[in-house]
Amino acid sequence: MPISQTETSVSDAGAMLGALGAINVPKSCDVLAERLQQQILGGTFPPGASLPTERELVSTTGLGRGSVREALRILEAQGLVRTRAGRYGGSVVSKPTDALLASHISLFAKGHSVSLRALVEARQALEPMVATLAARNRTPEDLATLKQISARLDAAAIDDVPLFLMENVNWHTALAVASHNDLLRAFTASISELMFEASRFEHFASPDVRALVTHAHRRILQAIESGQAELARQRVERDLQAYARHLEIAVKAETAKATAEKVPPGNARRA
Amino acid sequence: MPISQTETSVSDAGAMLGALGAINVPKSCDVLAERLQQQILGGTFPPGASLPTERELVSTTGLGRGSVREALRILEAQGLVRTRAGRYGGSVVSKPTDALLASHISLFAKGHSVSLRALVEARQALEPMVATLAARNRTPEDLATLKQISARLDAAAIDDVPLFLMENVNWHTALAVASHNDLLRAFTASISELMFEASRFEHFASPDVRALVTHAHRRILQAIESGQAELARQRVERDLQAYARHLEIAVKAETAKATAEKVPPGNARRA
DNA sequence: GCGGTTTTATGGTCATACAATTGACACTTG
DNA sequence: CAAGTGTCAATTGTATGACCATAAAACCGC
Repeated sequence: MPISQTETSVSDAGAMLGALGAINVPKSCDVLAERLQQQILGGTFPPGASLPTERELVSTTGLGRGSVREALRILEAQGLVRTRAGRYGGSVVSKPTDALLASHISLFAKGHSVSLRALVEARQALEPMVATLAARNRTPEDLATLKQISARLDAAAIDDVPLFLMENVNWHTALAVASHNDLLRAFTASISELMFEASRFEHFASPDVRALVTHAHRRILQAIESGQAELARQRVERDLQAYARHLEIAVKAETAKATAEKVPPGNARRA
Repeated sequence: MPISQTETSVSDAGAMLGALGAINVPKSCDVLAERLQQQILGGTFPPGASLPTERELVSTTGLGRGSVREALRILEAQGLVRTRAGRYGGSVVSKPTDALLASHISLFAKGHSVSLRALVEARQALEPMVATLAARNRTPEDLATLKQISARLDAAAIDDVPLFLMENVNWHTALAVASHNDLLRAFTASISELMFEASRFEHFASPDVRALVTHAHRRILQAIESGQAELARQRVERDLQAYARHLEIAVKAETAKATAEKVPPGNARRA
């Protein structure tokens, strides 16, 4: 650094700090939200406990009430607290629900335009394991619930397509519950929900598909009832493969119809 | 409306509704957040577009600025917008990131005290499918990335355990990227992260486990490079089963050590 | 006791003011 | 002219204060 002070001093300062990247100035509400989150996860505020009141947080943190409230909205969106008005109200710590996680997964999937194909693949990954675990870990209550839903599903399969689709979601969710793996349960339920939404508008659910589904469910349920984990897994796998094939055909038909509708009738260019 | 307008209209309204359950009074910020969410998902505000400014939202909705800001914090927590201060700042629509979804999954898992066992089960469900898809869908770039990480992993396996564990997460994430299924990618990356955190404090990573991991990864990578989906799946399955066994042993040893430490030394009651 | 009324602690909402941030653009300066 | 610098204006960030709405406790008349 011989000559030209300014240059060297500037470069020295740069060298001193090292490669410094974009420095992030967090918002006060984010800081508070994160601190509260850590305290909740760290056990300072166990589930069911009440956080300090908004005004207490204002006085203890030195922030304004607006910032405190924004922090609480963040925690609420994360499912860590539920807030109630009125005397003895406030923000009570809670565990994130399946529904909340499902909504975030749904937002992610919609935001990334996740294809129906990708959903099917995810389901093919998850459900065989779910069935295996369900065969192993199911309780009598799980089994009773599944049988109940199966009955409703069979009844709806005859003529009530919307109900059939809904009960189908319930069936898969109940199976996931029976697996007694919280994470797989939440994932599976989310994906079932997403597939339900995706196949609502299309009308994949022809009578033969409905028959196929009810039959497959019966056989899977048998395997789970008798605790045959490997058999349950295989049956789920085969069922999903069959379903995937049907879906592929239906999608192909649907897109063909859609393109046909775009062409004026009687002017089929690519018939 | 002959006599006493208010009374009759109120009672009529009550009778009209019949058996009404717990009526939910939504907060204004929730309403606004949901409306904006629907508009975003509906395409009114595509990713990259700017939402109206806070004060515009104030004037169009009739709400106060605090409520508008709380709504924006909710959308931010959902990953649907990013907000920047300053002129030409504002809230721009964005897609939820993998990291955000991972953080929500993490909160769910921690909130529900999901066991390491459940994590392993989820991984056993997801990764075989991930490997299958990676073998099918990988690009040359995916492959290059995987090889790069593999090299770093091998190097770190010799002596740098923390780095080894980190590169291991990177490897699994890169594999998930190569599957080209956004949902499976996000799920898998989240679970890898969670397992990393869980096994940070324990020191599951004895030299023989590290050797086992690097060897398994090499074989999996071979199968994926040559596009042998079924082989890749099988190798991942076997690898995970071996890993699960090692983990079980390590956990057993760890808990044994922990209980031993609780007992005064030389007073082994259950030796 | 019991039913209604009041009290009170709490969140919900709004209005205003000012501070901090940031990008565009004009302005210096070598 | 090029490179840096200052200024400005629009926008978010934050604080304060006030008041409303709500819900549970506390009270009171019977």
